[in-house]
Amino acid sequence: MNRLLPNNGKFCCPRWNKICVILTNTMCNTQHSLMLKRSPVCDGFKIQIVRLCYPPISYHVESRSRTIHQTLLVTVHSKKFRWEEEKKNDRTKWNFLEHKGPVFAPDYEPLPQDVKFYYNGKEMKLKPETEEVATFYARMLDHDYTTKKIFNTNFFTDWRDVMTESERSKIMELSKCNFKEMHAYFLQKSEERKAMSKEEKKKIKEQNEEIQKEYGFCTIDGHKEKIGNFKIEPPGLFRGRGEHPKMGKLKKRVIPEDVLINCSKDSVIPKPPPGHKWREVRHDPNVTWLASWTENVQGQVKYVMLNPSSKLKGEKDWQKYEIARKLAKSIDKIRAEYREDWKSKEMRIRQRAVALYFIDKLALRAGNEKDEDQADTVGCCSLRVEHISLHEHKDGKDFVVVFDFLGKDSIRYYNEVPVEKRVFKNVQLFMENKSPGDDLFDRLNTTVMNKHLNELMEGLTAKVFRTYNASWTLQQQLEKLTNADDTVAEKILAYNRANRAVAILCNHQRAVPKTHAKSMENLKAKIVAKKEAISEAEMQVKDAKRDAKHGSVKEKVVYEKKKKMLDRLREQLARLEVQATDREENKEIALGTSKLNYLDPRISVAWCKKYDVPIEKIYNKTQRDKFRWAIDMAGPEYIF
DNA sequence: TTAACCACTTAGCATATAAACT
DNA sequence: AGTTTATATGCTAAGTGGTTAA
Repeated sequence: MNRLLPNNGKFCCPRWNKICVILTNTMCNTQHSLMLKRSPVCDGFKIQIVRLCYPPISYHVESRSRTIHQTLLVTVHSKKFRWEEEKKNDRTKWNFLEHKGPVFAPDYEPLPQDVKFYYNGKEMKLKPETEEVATFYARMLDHDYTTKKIFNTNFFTDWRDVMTESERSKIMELSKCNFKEMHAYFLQKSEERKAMSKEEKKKIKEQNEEIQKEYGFCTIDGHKEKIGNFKIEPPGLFRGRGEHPKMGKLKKRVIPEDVLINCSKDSVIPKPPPGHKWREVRHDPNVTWLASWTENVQGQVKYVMLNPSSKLKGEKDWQKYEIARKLAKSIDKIRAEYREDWKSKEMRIRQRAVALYFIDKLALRAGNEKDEDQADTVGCCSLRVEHISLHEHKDGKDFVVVFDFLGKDSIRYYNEVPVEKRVFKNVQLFMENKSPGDDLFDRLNTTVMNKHLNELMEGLTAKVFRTYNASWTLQQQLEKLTNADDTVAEKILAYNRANRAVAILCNHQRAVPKTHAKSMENLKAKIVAKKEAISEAEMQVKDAKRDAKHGSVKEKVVYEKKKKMLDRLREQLARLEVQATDREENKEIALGTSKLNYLDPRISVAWCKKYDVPIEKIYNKTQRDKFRWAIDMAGPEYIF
């Protein structure tokens, strides 16, 4: 027992139901000899060795002794896991945190002499700071942004701010500025980058890996873990989404004097770049960020945080899905309750109940209030009268509410929803005597809603409904669409369809890919070619059949062969056609967001196991890293 | 009681890389 | 082998929801 040395004597849990132990090679160093050991115990728990991780999967623990260590994954046989006991009522996120600080954007490299800027047709040399900001604009010359008035005005105002007195006195109008040479220069640069030889590309890749190795990891409670965004955002022009009033404003260069560092007191404090100082070094174990700075455009704090594969993030993700599962258990009660509230005498309660119905039925976002200086978008609680219209009858359906508004990221939400009569009448009532710009739910906001939800169930907030609905839908669809005797390819198609149903529910859209039309054309051409091949093959089969009828054995074999060929062609055609419809249906739907943020991975993993689909077909490497907690633990019992 | 602040999750787009095709 | 197309990854904006300060 005491010969197992978990993390130099200390207990450590890299994944919350797995325990990492270190075994010295003085005991054994092969899996075989491990298997010969009696069932080991670790800190009072009976443990079983699941598999040898050699090299370790995603972390390693350093040791001061000279003995070689192996890292093992083990499962605890006790029902109560150690980490649960440790976590109770504890706000601390870590006990030890050490890292190298963030990586700053490279310094500005002035343009070559022959790349010129012209104002009003005349060449003009800009001082480096002015030139740098000009290049930000020049890079975007063929982007839609530069056709927008707000973008141009904001850019020009901020640009003039960085100019010297004399530059400012000359450059008075953006329309007289000619950035074309700069633009062409950057295009050429990117072409050059693309045309680089293999060796050059490899060299650059290696350099990046060096940086990643040095700055991309931290040590948190004995484990080396990946950092999500260790590079500080470079300066540029702010690209807000939708009609953002601040689009085009200059996002300034961040320097160490802007940056807060968060780490352990007893860790090696990261060194600021030569000649600089950090704004502050603090040691706050109640937060998970490693560094932060305040961005100048919106005044928001930006953070350097851990990668989703980290224990800290994984645990949080797991908790999220656990709450969604809890909601699944009490959803009937909650639904009954809000239906009852539709009849309430209090307007406040009715509004709350109708809004909750929308959140539940349509998976709408909560809808916090927003400031004036942001794009005008809404969620459920912030819906305005102008965003919905009521139809007693529409397209053969009764009591239809039509939603038409811009949601997060200014993505349009349009949905014609038949609702229950009582809901319809309530909405009618909420709209009475209001102007289009008035709030639909004037007695409601997200705080009120979430307070109520928390009373219904501990940990319940509006966003949990989205998670619950998404995961629940995935499971329903998977059950409906999967056949056990389908091929793996067909099963994956079923999975993607289920995924798509969720993406539609959550309104996860994307711009139609630029190459969509062309790739569609190519696919159609392939289908036509395949059809021609089929008719050709049909003819041949016919001939062969005739020959085979009275022919020799050899001719019969030929006939069989031709028949098989035809079948194969038909299969290929079917596959192409499926691919075509799939691509067409998918062109403006983004599957990634729901897969990454809304679908309980344990459902997917259980489905893979049940239908014998390799996990790699569903999740790529990044996703497998993120969902490792689920891949390790999931079994059929994790169906929702 | 409200607004500001803070920390963290969720989001789509751009670009890099890998895979498929010719 | 080079080119095109698909997928993965990086980036950072924009949400949610809790806490704190006025």
